[in-house]
Amino acid sequence: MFQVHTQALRPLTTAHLAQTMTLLSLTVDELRQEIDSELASNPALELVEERRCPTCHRLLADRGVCPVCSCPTSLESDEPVVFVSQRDDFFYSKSDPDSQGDEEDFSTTAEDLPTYVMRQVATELDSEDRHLAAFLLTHLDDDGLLTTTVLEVARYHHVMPSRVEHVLDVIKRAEPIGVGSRTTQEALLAQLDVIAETSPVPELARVIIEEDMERLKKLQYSELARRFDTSQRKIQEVIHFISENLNPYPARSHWGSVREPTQSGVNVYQHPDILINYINGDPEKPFVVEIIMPVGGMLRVSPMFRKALREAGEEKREAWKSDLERASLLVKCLQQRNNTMQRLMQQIVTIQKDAISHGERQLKSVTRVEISKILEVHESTISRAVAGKTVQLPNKRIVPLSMFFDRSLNIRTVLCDLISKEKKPLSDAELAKLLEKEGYKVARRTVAKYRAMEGILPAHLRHSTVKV
DNA sequence: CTATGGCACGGATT
DNA sequence: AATCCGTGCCATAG
Repeated sequence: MFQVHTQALRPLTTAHLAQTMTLLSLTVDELRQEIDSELASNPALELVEERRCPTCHRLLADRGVCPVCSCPTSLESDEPVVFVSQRDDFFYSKSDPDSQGDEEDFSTTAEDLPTYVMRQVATELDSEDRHLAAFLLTHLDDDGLLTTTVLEVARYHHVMPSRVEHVLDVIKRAEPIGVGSRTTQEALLAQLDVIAETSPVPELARVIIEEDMERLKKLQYSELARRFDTSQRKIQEVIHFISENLNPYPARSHWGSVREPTQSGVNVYQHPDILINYINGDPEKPFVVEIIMPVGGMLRVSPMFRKALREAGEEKREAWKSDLERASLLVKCLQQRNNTMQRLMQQIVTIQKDAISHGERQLKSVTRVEISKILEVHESTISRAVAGKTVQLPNKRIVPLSMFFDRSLNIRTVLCDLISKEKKPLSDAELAKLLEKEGYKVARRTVAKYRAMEGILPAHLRHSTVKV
């Protein structure tokens, strides 16, 4: 368990320091790769059984309380809850940028998932089946999994269960592939089927998913290798394939990814590193902040390995010892990372709570340096922690973590607002004045730059009739 | 003369 | 140490 201590863990060696910094700057996706490869290659590191909340599947803390759903007694505090969550979505997959059709719809107008899917399947179904589809689609959870059963739907609508099955099959083949599956296993199989139609898939992939989800989830390479009578190497390949191409929670490849326009203009899809929600979804309650650890269990140095090392012969001792040190270093550094992230988020949530619940307009202007002072860490630590990370807000939008430090984004939104509401074209200087009234101090010159960034023409070329 | 875009400097970020 | 971003100053277009 990545227990977080209030006191920062002290880096002991330079190696420790270096690795801590590296891990800190990794995103979930990268982190998972890192842990994966270490887990596969280092026998001293192990992933052990963990307890989860039966309803939300989040990892339970030591005391056995779930900070999110099932334990209202632990939620009395007014303070935001910030914790590290080890979700078993180890196979967080990157969604394929090519498969996303119209890009505009995604970031701007958030069409909801049921509508999005419905539009795709409507043509394939007759009117009565469309009814069923609509009903099914309203019974999806955030992850795109079905929350009801086929039988129930069939009974409710007085139709044959096989008919519901049929509709469900159509839905599962729609984007995001696998929506409407009842289990993560089903979702994976649906995706596998669709992929198999166009490109080759490892034969073992299907078998493993069908036969041993349990071990798959836990990344038990060696056990899987034994059971399916093959090499660990092979298993690793298959699991890599699965994690790259499949996604147990279909809706997340859709909603759980973000287009991050990079400097080069290339859009990168990413999973959120951090989730922010209200406790029980109630906006009156404080936030629950989850820092995602992309493994479904607790990483630790294997006690068995330790024991084996003590009894090991001379010749193996050296090699094993280095394994053990690597493993222990990784675990320590992960703790450090989580600790830093947790404290950082605590601050961000406290400072930016208005912005998080009421929109970006309310963003406070904070610099990384200020936070670093509060947390008593070096400013570059904060930079690393923030770099490249993304956050999912309560309204399901996904934004870069750096947004909370961006001095210009909020001003830019206001600027666009002002211009779109303007009666007659306003000059840059006038806009600057208006912005100042709103509480944003900006130079006239800067207004011009923002305008250019947003692709808005200069005042004299702008007529109230035409826009953008 | 006013409104803008270009270039370069300095502080903040990485 | 290298880079990005907001600003100030200045030349240019209307």
